[in-house]
Amino acid sequence: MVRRTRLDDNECPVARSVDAIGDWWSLLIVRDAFDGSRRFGEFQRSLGVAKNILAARLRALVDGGVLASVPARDGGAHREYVLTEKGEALFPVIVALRQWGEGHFFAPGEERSRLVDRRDGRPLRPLEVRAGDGRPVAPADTVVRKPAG
Amino acid sequence: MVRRTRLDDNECPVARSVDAIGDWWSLLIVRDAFDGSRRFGEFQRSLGVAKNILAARLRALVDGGVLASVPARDGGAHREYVLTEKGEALFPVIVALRQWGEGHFFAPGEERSRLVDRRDGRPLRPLEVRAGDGRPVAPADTVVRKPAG
DNA sequence: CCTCCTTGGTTGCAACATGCTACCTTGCCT
DNA sequence: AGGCAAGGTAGCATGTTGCAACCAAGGAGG
Repeated sequence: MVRRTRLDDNECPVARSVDAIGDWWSLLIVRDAFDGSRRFGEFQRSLGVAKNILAARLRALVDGGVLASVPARDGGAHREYVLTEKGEALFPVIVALRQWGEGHFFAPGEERSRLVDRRDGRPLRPLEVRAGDGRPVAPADTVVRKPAG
Repeated sequence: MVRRTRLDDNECPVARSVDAIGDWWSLLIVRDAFDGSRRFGEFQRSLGVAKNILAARLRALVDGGVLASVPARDGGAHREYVLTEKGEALFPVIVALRQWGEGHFFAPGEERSRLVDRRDGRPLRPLEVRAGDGRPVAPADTVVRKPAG
């Protein structure tokens, strides 16, 4: 994505989110961060991405406040990358993408990684979009109100 | 995203979703589709994307089963693009991105488009990730189980 | 019937970003 | 000091993006 102009000052929160994340690699980096990856090498092995691309993405994510670069826990010289609060707030995005993928891109019984509750080991409940009063809403039950302009 | 090899046959549903959507434009196309856009020109005006890119993305989304190309409702000669069931299932993804953007990229009171319940005009409830038994779970409460390999 | 305008694209080309490989730097181990 | 691994940076080929120009099918107007 090159054309930031139209997205940056867009009034749509979806566009700003998309612009802030940057590209798909970044989202997979965030996914790995949720899965416990912290180090450059871990991300690189997991993603198979070129090192310069990974370095650029990590830098962008740190600049954007999604990741923070902290000293290594083990006292080593390297930096580690951990999710900030803002980055942790992407959890529903990752879960939503994961559930969509699970539902539409895997044959029944096909092997896949699973995100489960640590406590009981069971899969998570599908995300539900709800109105302010808790009623479940479908896409058709919602409407986008554009600002005054 | 060029390297499909590592993503296509990846066991991670997030990666497959990301790969299926294709790029950020595609996601904004889907967002506009949820907002009621159906025609080529509507998407183009809303996104400001080059026509060849839009044409390519629409084709890819149709090929991927996210959109369907149907005859115009008004009897016109052109085609219209509507979400399939699979495309509608992206609703939580869009809502999650929107809520993340709302929470982190807008000054309080800054003008923005809002997704509201059609019935009462109020904003939606923030998405909550829940365990199988309904308990809310934070990222740290979950763990990814990789397949046997 | 002929022309103009709108809609919905496709094609060519220049510029940019991606990805691969090789190289550099720093700290650790011996 | 020498070797090794981690964590990057630099150069270059290639693919994708984006712009602009062009094409084609209707519909409106005369």
